[in-house]
Amino acid sequence: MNPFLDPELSPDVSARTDTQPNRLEGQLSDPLRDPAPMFDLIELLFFAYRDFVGDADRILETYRFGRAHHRVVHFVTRQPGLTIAELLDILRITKQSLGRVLKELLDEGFVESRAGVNDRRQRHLYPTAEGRRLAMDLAQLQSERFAHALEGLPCEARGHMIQFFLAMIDPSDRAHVSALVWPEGSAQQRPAR
Amino acid sequence: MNPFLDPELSPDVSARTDTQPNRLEGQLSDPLRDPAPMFDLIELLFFAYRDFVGDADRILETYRFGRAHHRVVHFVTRQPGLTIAELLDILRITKQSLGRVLKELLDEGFVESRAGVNDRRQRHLYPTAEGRRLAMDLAQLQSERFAHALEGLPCEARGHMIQFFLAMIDPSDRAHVSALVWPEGSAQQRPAR
DNA sequence: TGAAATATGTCAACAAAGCTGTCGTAATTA
DNA sequence: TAATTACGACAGCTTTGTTGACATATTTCA
Repeated sequence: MNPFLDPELSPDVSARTDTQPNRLEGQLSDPLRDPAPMFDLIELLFFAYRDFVGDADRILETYRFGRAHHRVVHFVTRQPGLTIAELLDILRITKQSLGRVLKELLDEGFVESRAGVNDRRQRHLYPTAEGRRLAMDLAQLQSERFAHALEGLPCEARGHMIQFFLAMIDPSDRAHVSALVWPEGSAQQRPAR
Repeated sequence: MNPFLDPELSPDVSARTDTQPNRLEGQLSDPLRDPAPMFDLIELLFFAYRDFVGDADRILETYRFGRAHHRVVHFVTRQPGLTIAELLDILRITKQSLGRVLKELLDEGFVESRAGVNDRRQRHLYPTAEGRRLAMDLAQLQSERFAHALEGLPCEARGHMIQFFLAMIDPSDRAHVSALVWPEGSAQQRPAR
């Protein structure tokens, strides 16, 4: 129990100098084939993403909504008329999980559901005026954070970000995500190539 | 109930053409002071982060650990000897939440806790060999995703990413995060300026 | 036309990981 | 000596994910 009784592990109790996690000594590793992890990017992405979603969280709280509600109202606003199945495909959650938050958004008048005309089993989802306003407010807030972050960077950096994030996404999903982010006829700048 | 009975909301049921969420008509907005939200970055960051953590999730599953365990073993590996209070400050969760996952990591031999020598109330946390190996494996995996994503970009892009993520973090936390990411004496390249 | 497949909705139970509130104990500080 | 601090633990609650089972309406196919 007493950790002092175990001589096996690093004895430098006071050592906050041992702060760069050296590769396990005695464990050979070729630094060319197995380069040092990018701790900087890993940690910065963690903290950046936390503050990025934190922006939205504060507003959502006033509606008694959570992040799950945000995602739904966001994608419904971005793609008005999308079906339950399409939304499930985007969010990659079960219909039971979606059903819970969607019910609340429907009940509180942020989203509307209509039976399809072609296939009347389907439900097409639309934002209400209030739902669209909420989604846009949240997107605006998050965009401001992006804008501030881009300010100090050269103008080509934004394109680099887009390319970088796209390349971070699993290759099998890239086409799906691209189609969602840059819908047909969108005037938005797609990444070059 | 029947959505067709409500004539108030947009009637274009079949309209998947209405895919760019126009600003609410009749609601004036100055596009200079209130520019269009950066949907592209918002959504790409969402999907990129999902796949980024998804890498780790698959490995963690085999240990029956979750993301919370990952964070703890990561920061303990990065900063061996950090105290409970310091870890709580990094993670911004309650000690009860931390206590749960930390207990499991201690019980299963991924982290070690030792009373401080200066202040014996404190507990200093250290990774065991196994804990360090897990943390490094996970960091390696996530770094590979970063490396692939950076491949197609000019070499200055990596510095841009670092600057960008740092600027995304709340200003009040930037110093804390910087100190954590680039500890004293770290040879890592800090962002210029 | 009748059977099978599909799109959605719903109930119940469970898990991970947050949270609040409370209390106890040891160690330090004033 | 008294107050404060650092940590540990118990109890109960919330959000958001999960499985599994089953119902209902609609469409498709043989």
